[in-house]
Amino acid sequence: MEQRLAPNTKLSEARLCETFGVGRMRVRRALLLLSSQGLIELQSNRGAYVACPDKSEANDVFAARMLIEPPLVRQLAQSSSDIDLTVLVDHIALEDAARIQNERTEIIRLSGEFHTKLAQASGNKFVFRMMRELVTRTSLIVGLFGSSQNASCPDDEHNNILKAIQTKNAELAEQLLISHLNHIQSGLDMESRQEPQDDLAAILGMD
Amino acid sequence: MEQRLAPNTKLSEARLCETFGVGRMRVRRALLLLSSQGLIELQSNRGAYVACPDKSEANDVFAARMLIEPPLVRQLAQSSSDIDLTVLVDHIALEDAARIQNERTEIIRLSGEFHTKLAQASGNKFVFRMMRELVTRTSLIVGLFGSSQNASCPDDEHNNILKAIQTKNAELAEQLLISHLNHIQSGLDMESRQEPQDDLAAILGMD
DNA sequence: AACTTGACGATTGTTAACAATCTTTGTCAA
DNA sequence: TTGACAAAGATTGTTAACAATCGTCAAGTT
Repeated sequence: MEQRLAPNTKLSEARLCETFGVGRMRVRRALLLLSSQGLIELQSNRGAYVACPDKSEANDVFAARMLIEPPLVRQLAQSSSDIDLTVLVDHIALEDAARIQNERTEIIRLSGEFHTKLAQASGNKFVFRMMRELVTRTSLIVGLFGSSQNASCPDDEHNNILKAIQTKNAELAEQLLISHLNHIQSGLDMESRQEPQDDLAAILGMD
Repeated sequence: MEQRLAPNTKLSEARLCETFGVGRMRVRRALLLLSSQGLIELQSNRGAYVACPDKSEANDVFAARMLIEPPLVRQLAQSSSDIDLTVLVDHIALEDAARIQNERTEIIRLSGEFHTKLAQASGNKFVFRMMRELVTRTSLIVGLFGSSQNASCPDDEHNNILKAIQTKNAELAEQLLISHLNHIQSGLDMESRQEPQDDLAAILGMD
């Protein structure tokens, strides 16, 4: 979610065990769950590797988001009276703060999380879960194909979307979100690729 | 998926091990995956139970499907030229055959599978996965709240939807699907509840 | 008679040793 | 020098024994 583990990075069980101070069972359970979400790939007798989406999968993710997110935002704007949007307001404040302090991983994480919280605001558990999966997957893709500059969402677009929802302008909110997704996707360079990295350094920075 | 296991049915590890002739590891992996999809509930130190959705969750599932499936079908109808619909044609033939022979569990399974294959026809892996989860969840709900008669989708509606897609009538296809979902939902009796059952008989019928 | 407490049984959670598989390295020959 | 083959090492997959937790039943007390 923070793009600290590059695609194709190997996640060896022993390494994870000692890194997190945990038995193999816990690690294997975690790996199984991650693989069920498509975030890692479990190769038989070969180990776990961070998923490496190709061009086609990247397109599928954005196509799926284009299918779900616009109707979601539209619906959110139409029924925003009985919905608590303070979470989103606070979240944008966090995004701004992280941008000012230039905390790269934090900015990336929060950028994705905005869309997740958008889904959460719908109050629908399943919509929330689906969006969370798509957003984490998007993080992987942006980390792979994104130019280093625009690894996050453009600055004010989140805020504009939220304002459109608050003023119940459903049509505008939907349009803003569509172009927002287009901006993210068009900022990708589908030819560039990143090479696998050693996991030790990245993970050890965690604790 | 076939509504043979009633909600709240306990799935004991030992029972599953001997039933399927498999070690505990396999069983626990399966249970973990099922719980990650929300099909069963893993209670700590207490075991696994078939999920028992309440009224609110049932509404959420249908709301989520209402959000995704109509745009999906619309899109499918608009771009059906380069899409292979023979799978769906064949599938409806299977449904009819099962209906004629009055194979209850088969009818239920195929009814749900139609919607899954609809998503699969989009060629989008993520849309497919999401719909599959929603459909299996719907099976649980119909098994819980559905009257025994309309446990499956109404007879010709699937066929009508497919025809609308084939003739590229996007608007009609979307409308047909919306009312189809409404028919399923309105056929539910939100007050009725089914009691947990013993799992032995149901599972042993499998092999 | 009803409630609390304790022990027993059953079930799940964990650990560690073992087996199987793959990768790497080294040796030998062409 | 390069290729193939074989053995050793490392890593994952599985099994089985052990530990911990929970529910139940019985006994005792209020």
